[in-house]
Amino acid sequence: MLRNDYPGQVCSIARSLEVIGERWTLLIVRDVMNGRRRFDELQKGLGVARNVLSARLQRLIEEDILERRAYQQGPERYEYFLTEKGLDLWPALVALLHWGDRHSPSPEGPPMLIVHKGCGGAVSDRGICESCGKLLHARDARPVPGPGLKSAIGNADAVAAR
Amino acid sequence: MLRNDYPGQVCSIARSLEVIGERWTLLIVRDVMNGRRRFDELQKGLGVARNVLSARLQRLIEEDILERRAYQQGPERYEYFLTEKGLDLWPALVALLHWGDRHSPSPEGPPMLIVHKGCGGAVSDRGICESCGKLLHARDARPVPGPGLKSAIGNADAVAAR
DNA sequence: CGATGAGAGTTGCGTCAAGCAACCCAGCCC
DNA sequence: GGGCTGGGTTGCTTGACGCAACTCTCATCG
Repeated sequence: MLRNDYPGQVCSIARSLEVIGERWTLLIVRDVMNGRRRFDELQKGLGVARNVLSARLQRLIEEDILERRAYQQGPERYEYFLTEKGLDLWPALVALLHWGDRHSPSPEGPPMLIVHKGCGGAVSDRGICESCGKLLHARDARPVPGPGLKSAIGNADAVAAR
Repeated sequence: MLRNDYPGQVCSIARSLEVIGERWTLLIVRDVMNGRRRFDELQKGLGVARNVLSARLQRLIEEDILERRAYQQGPERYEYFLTEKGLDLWPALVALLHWGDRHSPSPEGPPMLIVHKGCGGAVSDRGICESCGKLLHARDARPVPGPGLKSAIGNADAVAAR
């Protein structure tokens, strides 16, 4: 996306997309949610241009979706973390993940699954545990590599399963 | 967004965003879901350039998210409808709507609310009716103008409440 | 009969963001 | 002192987006 104002739109969807609708932004959020925290790690994993990644991270910090913290002095090195606002994007990401899985399935099955940390059950498109029925939030779940990822092993750019 | 391939990404979120992550695309889907079906109606409502709208609609039809049907002969005139695949984007849109309402609230309150057609209850961020507890789908709900829209009345571009 | 208008686009041009590669800087490692 | 690592910044090129004008078909008005 280019300029991300949608003039004349009085709608929370439009306002949300102003922030997170830019190319790469939601993928950055997804990666940080999955435990990628450092610039180079994000850059290599996504294949995004470094200047674009830099711009997106700054925007996400301004919008209070990410936080930057130094993890060492000496040469200062930083890690990025999601704020509560960022973590709250989890239901939207889960919905998109399930939509992709349902309507453009990869032959091998979904490349990534989300499971409930508590009981290990699969998480539905609404972020509900299919095993125990609880309504989950970002911290209650974790991603696990699915059957579709196996076909990508050997592909160096594939998401490093973590 | 520009080119919407995310090379080397083996992830359903990335694949979803290849299709619906382009600028305007999700807003077009939202508008069609809310009953806007015609080219000019969409163009005026969104303020998007006509060539861009044309390109997006074609892409959405190729991807089987929208369907185009002639509603009159003579000069052929068309309407756009969501397919099942398109309707299945509803949970993601609801999640984004709620995220926007929670984290960048407009002072007047949310401009749009979603209610359960069956019982009139408010719909949660997970697409669940807060009144009767049912898990809803696109066809079970409808948008109603919220308190935040009143401040925009007189603004000709405001979403025509329908 | 000519003019006007609606609906649904297409064409052409200029601009500005994305992509790419190269560069920078500070510290540590050998 | 040459290279490596982490975290960026700079500069150039390309191509998507925004805007305005144009097209085409039929309907309606005076």
